[in-house]
Amino acid sequence: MASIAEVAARAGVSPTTVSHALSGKRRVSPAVKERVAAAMAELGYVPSRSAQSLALGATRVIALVVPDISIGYFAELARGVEAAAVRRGYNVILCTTGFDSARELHYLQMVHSRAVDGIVYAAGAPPTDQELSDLLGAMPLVFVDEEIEGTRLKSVISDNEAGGRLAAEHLLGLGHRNVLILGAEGEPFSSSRRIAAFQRRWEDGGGTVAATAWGRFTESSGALAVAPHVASFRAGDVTAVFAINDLMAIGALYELRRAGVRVPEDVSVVGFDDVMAAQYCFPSLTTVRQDVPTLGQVSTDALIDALEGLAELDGEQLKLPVGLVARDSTGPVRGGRR
Amino acid sequence: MASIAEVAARAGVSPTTVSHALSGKRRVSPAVKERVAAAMAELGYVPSRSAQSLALGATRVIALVVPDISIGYFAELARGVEAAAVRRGYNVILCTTGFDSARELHYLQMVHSRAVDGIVYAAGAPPTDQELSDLLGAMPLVFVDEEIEGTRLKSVISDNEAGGRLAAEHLLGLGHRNVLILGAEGEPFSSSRRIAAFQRRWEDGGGTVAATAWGRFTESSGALAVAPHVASFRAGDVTAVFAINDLMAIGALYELRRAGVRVPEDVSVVGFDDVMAAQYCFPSLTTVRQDVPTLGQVSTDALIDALEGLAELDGEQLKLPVGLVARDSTGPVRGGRR
DNA sequence: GCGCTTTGCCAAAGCGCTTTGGCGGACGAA
DNA sequence: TTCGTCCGCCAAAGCGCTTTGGCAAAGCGC
Repeated sequence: MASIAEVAARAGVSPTTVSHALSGKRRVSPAVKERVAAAMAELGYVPSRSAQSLALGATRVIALVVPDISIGYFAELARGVEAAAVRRGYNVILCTTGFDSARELHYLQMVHSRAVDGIVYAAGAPPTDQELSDLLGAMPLVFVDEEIEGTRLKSVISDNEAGGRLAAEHLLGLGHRNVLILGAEGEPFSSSRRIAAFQRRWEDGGGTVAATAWGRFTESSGALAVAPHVASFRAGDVTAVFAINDLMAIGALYELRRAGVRVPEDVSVVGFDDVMAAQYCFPSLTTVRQDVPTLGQVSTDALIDALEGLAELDGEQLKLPVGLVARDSTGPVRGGRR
Repeated sequence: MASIAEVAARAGVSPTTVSHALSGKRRVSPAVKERVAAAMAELGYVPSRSAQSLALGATRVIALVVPDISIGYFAELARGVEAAAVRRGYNVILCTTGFDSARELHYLQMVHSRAVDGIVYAAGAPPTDQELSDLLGAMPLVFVDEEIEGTRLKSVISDNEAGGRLAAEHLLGLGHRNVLILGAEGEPFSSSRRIAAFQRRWEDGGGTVAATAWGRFTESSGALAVAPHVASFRAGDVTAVFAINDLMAIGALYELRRAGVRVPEDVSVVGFDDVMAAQYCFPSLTTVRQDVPTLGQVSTDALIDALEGLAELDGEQLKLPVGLVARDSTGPVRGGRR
C-alpha cells in the first residue's frame, strides 16, 4: 500500500509534484513526469480513494435506491444507471429498500454521512414525513418515474399518461369495453398516472372499468390479484386486463391459463414496461414499451451534471416517450355477452 | 455539515470524547454522553464516512462484480449479497462488466485504491493473465459459482454436478435417450460442470448427446441456439433439451413454439436456476433449483468474516444443495423414432 | 492521612491526499 | 547588465476522524 509520499521519495520530488503529475492540474516537466511514472509503476501505486474523498469533499459515488433489484424493471434501470455512472467516473452503491421506509430513510442518510454525493431514487414515493421532505429538498437527488407533489425536485419519468392512453386505445380499437385494471399497492406515482390516463381515455371511448385489483409488481401478486375475477372472464363480462407492469401481467396470463381462460380469445391482456420476459412468455405480451435503461441513464446524467455544477437540479421533469408493442396477448373481442 | 469539532465545542468537551461517546470504545460519563447527544442532535451531526475510512483504513464497502445485472440470476444474487452486506453494516458497489475483461480489471483495481474492502466476484472466469491472478490471490475476494484452477481462492458454488445428474436422471426416467445440450459461450465454470455431470450420467444411462449448442445466457441467445435443430425435433430424433440456465431454456421454449414443436409432447426441456420466470412461462419449466439469493448471502458473509478477521479466506469451497423442480415442460417420450 | 488504583477526560499525532502561496532559476527584453 | 516573467517545484495547511499515552481528580484500603 504505497503512499504518495513513498512515490515522491523514490522519484526524488515532493508529494505535491506527484499529485500534479497525476492530476495535470499544474505543469510538471516531462522529465520529472517520467520519473514519477516510473516510481509509481515500481511501487504499484494507486491513490487512496478515501483520502481523495476526504480532501476533495466528494466521493464520486452515487446511491441507487430501489425497492427490489430482482424485479426486472429495477434491474434494467440499474443497468442504465451503472453504465452512465461509470462513463463519468462514478461508482454506484446499490440500496434496496424492500418497500421498507426505515431502510429508505437509512439510505437517504448516506448523503449526510457523505458516503455518496447524490442519489437516484426509484423506490416509489418516499415517506411523506415533513422532516424528511425538507431533507430531500436540500439533497442532490433525482427521482425516477415519480413526482413528489409540491416540491421542486428533479424527476425523470416515462410518459405514463401517453402509455395509459395507448393501452386504452389499443383495447378500444379491438372492441373491448369492460376491463379489469391491475394496479400496484402503495399507489406509486407511475402506477396511478398510468391508471388515471388509461381510465380517462377508456371512459371517453365508452368503456367501463369492471374493477381494479392490486398487486405488488411481482408475477405471483399479479396471479393472485386476477384470480377472484376469473368468473367474470368466463362469463364474458370482462374481456380485457390492463396491468401497470409486465410482471403482474405475466402472472395474470399464468393464472388465466390455469383457470382455462383463453388469451386472447376470451380475454386480452396488456402490460407495461416491455421487459425481456414480455416477448418470451405465452402468449407473448402486448405491452407499453418504455426504455428503462435510458431512463436510468438520463437520471444519472442529470444527477451528475448537478453534482459537477453543470446544471441545476430544478423541478423540471424530463419525460421519455413510450410506445405500444402489439403482440399475441390481445385480440378482437368475440361475439357479445352471453 | 457539522464536524466532530463543532459538536465537541458545543458540548464543551474534546473531540476525543465525542468520538468515544459515539463508538463506545472508552467509557464516557452519562452526563457528558447526554450533552454530546444533545449537541449532535442540535447540529444534525453525522460522522463523515470518508474521514472514518481514512482513519480506520477500511471503507465498509464491498464490490459485487457481475456481467449483467439485468440477467435474472445476477439480480437475485445481488439481492442476497446486498441483504447480507446491510445486515453487517456494509454497502455494496455494483460493478457490471458486460463480459468485458477491461472493465473487470478496472473493478478489481478498486480494492487497490481502497475504494472497497473486498470483492464478491460472479463474472465468470476472470482473465487468466498471470499478473492478474497474482493480484487475485492477495485480495479479499470470493468467487461465486466459479472455481479458479490451481489457486487457493475461496468460492461458494451450487452443487452443479448434482444438478447436472438430477437433470439427466429426470429425463432418462421419462424415457429420453437423445438430447440437445444448450451451453454458454466462454464456458464458465458452472456451465461446464453442469454439462459434464449431465453428460456422464446421461451416457451411463445409455443416452447419447445429439449436439451441443451455445448461447450467452439470454432468452434470445437460447432461441437462436435451438433454431438450427428444429428439424431433428420434428423428425423425433431428438426428444429432449438440457439448458444450463433458465433464460436460455425459456428462449428455447419460445422458438419451439414458433416452429410448431410441442412441449412436452414432442420434446422435453429442462433448465437450470429456477428463476421467477420459470414458473410463469409456458409451459412452466422443469428446472434445477438453486437458491441464488442464499448463494449471494453465503458468499458475502464469508467475505465479511474474512475482512473482520473472523475467518480465513482459504481455498475451501462451500457447496450449496440443489434440487429438481418438475413442472410441465418435461414428459414421457412418445413412441419410437419415425 | 498516605499511597494506589480507577475513572473520565484531553492533547496530539496520524490516516493519504489536494491545494495554495511562494521561491529560486532560467530566460527574454531593454 | 538588469529587471521582469515565466516555469517548475516545494512547504505547509487542511479535510474529519480515530487512537494512544497521559494526567488530574476521585475513590479505596490500611
